[in-house]
Amino acid sequence: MKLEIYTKNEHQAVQNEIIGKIRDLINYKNLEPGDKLPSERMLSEKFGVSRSNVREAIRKLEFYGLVKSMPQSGTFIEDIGVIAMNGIIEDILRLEDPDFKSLVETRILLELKTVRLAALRRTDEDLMQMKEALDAYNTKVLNGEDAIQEDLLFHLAIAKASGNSTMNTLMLMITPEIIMNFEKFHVCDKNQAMLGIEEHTEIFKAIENQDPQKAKQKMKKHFKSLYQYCYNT
Amino acid sequence: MKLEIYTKNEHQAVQNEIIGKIRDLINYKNLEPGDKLPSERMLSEKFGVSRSNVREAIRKLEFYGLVKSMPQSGTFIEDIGVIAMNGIIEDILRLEDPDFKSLVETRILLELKTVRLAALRRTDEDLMQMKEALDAYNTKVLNGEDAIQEDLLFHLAIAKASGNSTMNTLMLMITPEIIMNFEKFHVCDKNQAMLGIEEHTEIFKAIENQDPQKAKQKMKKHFKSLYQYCYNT
DNA sequence: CAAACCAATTTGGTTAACCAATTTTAAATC
DNA sequence: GATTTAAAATTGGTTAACCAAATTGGTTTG
Repeated sequence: MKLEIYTKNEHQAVQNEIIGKIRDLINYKNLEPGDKLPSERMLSEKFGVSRSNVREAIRKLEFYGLVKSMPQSGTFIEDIGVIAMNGIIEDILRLEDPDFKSLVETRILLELKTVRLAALRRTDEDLMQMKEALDAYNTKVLNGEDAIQEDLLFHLAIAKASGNSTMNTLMLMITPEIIMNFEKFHVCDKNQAMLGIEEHTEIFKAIENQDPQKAKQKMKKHFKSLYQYCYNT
Repeated sequence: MKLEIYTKNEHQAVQNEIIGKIRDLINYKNLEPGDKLPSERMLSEKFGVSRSNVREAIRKLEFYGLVKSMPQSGTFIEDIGVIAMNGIIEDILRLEDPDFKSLVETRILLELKTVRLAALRRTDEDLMQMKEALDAYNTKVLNGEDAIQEDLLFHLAIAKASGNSTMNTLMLMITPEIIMNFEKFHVCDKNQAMLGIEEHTEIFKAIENQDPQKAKQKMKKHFKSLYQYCYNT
């Protein structure tokens, strides 16, 4: 149960195979929402795999909200219907690993929204935490140190202030990968970092002043100079 | 390691506690990117919990891209730096469960983007699969049957055609919860479903004609009538 | 005949033992 | 003394045994 940005391992293949078999079983036995899946032991025997493999597959299905395990009771099919169940499992099995381009594309989309929501909904505590992240970034940059981490933490603080827990989760999921790629390719040197101070401050002030339009505009500008510089397009 | 939309269980609390302890350990021992975490056995003993609990906690950290387990070797800290590690773990531990409103808000944001990208990037095969989903929806509606599942599968087909694997993943993650809430509150009755046929067709044609602007406009219209109707605002 | 009770079974969760690959250590060799 | 080699210890992964809660079926009881 994961974004699976990272590894394309053997383990993964086995798990997907089991998920496919569970789907087949649901169809073959005409299991409907609310019905109970066979026990983990039975499934592991039927599929000829270990019970822990079955458990992990079920965990993944649980992550996607397709089933729900109840202790000492069983695993039950969630109320989304057979059609959707099949379609979604099909999609999950065919999902390809996110590439960096799709990550950046998604990050920009999410952040242009979270910054707007943050301007509308930020509490005083949100503001304080953002200021803290901002100061940490500035200090590092002015000391001539690398500040990619502090940079992203400022952006995460904005996501938190957006008051949208789903977007916050999604941002958390893609941020480590973003950081790793940034550090790998050595994007964003000193000049860019100095510019970042200015742009971050502009964004912060727009959020502080609860001006969603300006906040979005400044974030857009931030991304534009950032990615224009990084990929010199 | 999950969106945790569903359960707020005891299990979850234990897991978060372990994650917090691992973070403390990283800080206390000054572990840096590339360093190896103590073995699962050692951690389970040190924390006084079962090894499987430790494994699941590590899995969650692995999901968020913070560590990486290597078979017969150890679990290693990913290259994102101590600062980011602490900030992100902190955020993960404080994450609140997504509410329905934040899900819908995120869905709209994602879909207004995926529909645009789909119009730009869709292959002929994408088009075929969308047509298939569209037909399935139409058939059900014209038969007077409930078609929420087919509805969402059409939208997922668009996400797939967007060519952005990250957004596709995110859409898959939130869709089951959307379906469940829709069915629970009985949103979208017959009239709405009939209107859906027309609107879906408009969206499909815009994607077919590779007109991103129109595609987005039609999707916006679709959401507007959908949510205006459902929540009679 | 229905309701209450109880023991046997089934369940997901937990623990402990085991495995094979890897890493480390030290002995052997030149 | 440096290099090679082999054996011992360590590791995440796997398997099997065990646990307590929950379900189930039959029996008893009012």
